[in-house]
Amino acid sequence: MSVTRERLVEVLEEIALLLEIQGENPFKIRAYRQGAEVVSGYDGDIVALARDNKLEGIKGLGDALRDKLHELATTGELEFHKKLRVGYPDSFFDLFELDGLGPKKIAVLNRELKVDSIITLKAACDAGIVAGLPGFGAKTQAKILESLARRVQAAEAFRLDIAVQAAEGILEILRMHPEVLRASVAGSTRRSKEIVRDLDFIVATPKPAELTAFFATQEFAKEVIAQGDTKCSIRLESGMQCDLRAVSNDQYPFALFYFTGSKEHNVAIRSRALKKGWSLNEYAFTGENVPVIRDEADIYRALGLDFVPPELRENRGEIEAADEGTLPRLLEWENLRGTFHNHTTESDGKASLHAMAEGARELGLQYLGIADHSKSSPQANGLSVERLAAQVETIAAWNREHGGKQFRLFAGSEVDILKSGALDFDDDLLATLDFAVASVHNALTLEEDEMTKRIIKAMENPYITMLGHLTGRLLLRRDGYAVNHEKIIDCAAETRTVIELNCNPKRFDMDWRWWHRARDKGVLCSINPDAHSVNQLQFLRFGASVARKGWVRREDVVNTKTLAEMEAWLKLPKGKR
DNA sequence: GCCGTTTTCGGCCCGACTGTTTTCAGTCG
Repeated sequence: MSVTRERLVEVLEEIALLLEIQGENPFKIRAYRQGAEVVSGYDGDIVALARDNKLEGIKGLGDALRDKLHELATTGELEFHKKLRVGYPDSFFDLFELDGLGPKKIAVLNRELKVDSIITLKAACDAGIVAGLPGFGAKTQAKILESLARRVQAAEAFRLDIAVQAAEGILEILRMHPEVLRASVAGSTRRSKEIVRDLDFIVATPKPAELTAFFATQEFAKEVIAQGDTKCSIRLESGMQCDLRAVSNDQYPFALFYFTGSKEHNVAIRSRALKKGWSLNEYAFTGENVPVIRDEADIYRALGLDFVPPELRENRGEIEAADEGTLPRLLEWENLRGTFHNHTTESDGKASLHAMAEGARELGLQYLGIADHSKSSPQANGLSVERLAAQVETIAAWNREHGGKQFRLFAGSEVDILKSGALDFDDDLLATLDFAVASVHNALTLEEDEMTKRIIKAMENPYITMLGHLTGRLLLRRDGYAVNHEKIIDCAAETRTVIELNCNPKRFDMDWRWWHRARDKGVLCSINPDAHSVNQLQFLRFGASVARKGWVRREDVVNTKTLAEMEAWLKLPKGKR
């Protein structure tokens, strides 16, 4: 049984926590934590590299971490970690997820009261003995109890679409306040992360205390967590925490930059400022001859950098590129001219073919690809050979009646990739379609190697235009199936098979972390909403943001082609695309 | 423990808020 990337990350993070408990040098702790980040975000087969002792040159992994990762990847264990863990059960690590509890307090609880799990902590609080500990009091104990209760009822992570929806409503309210000059959402929502933990708002105002008070008393603020003169934290009905920072108009660009993050991006930018002799915090540059700053772009300019779009701020090479002037011109959502992979009532969609077509046209698209499920997905009312043939006719008739140079429907199918890698329809039928999306919907538990071969076999078919939701993940609900991304990307490049960026916010699949690599290999992307209703066509907007996060440019995305270009492109043999 | 176009040693981000304190430690972002 080989070690997974997740396990490597978990071990490094546990080491960081255990060292923290022991009061180790905070920078050593940070090194382990950053090592975990690097392993988690590395776009390549980090497990194989660790196994083969080829981690040399990866920033953030020094001699010590390289050796430890090698030991872990080859033996499945790490002596250093095992020794640290003696006396701490798995349940101990749950304690770190509680609000208001950090390593210092957990260390005290563990040392004084033998607390080593949520259950023993709850018992200690109920018995009232936590309040008597040094550094603890009645309020701390009550807060721990609240936090324990909340952990039970509310998930603390939210999908991007939920976050954006909440943020837009609140932003509108903030902008209507007469003392607000500028306002923006910051944080991971602004960076279009697929999962968001809280919302951050920045407002520029001459009266910050008035704004934090205003924020705390809004109807959406179901609970006020903290309120001061410049900062206010509240919780929404949904359980989502929202932080407001109220700053002066001069401070605004710095606050917006700082709270947009990511933390790693900020640290790197800050050290760049230090090299210029300036210190950078959330309010200003300080030092000799500091430049005048009016907006975020001025901050980057002052440091000799091109403006870095928020989506790219993950410290994955964007600062180097901004320095060299080689940041890509990213896709804009307005560049999308049409889309593929959409369902109708013929399979499991909620809207008719006609309604979907009109919805797409109203959205300003020039074409819409219909791809209902195939016959091996009876749970989704998959189409039989006959029903698909009939649908192709219906689409042709629709185009004759309603289509033209401005808009048309493309006939396709979301063809199941069967367990063997064979497709659910034979080539003769697929050849009658304008396009075909191949997706896995069953036998999700195959070993990685077998799953990869299965998908590759489907991609080798000349009639498969694109690969649907590569991992089948459902964010916050189900992990994706095991599949080797490198091999799939290489195969897509060779066979000229497009890979879908499924922009249904439940999926965002293939993950943004892989697109830069795919793009560099010449793989084309199709941004598809997997829409099951007319409204869901609007997922395209999220698709564009997440594609940007993956460094994707207009020319990397097939559905930026105009209708005429797309018609010509689809007629080309796959190998010539 | 990591890193280096000021470095192989000496740095490594720091401010706001809360609660327990009486001047500050812990947590969070």
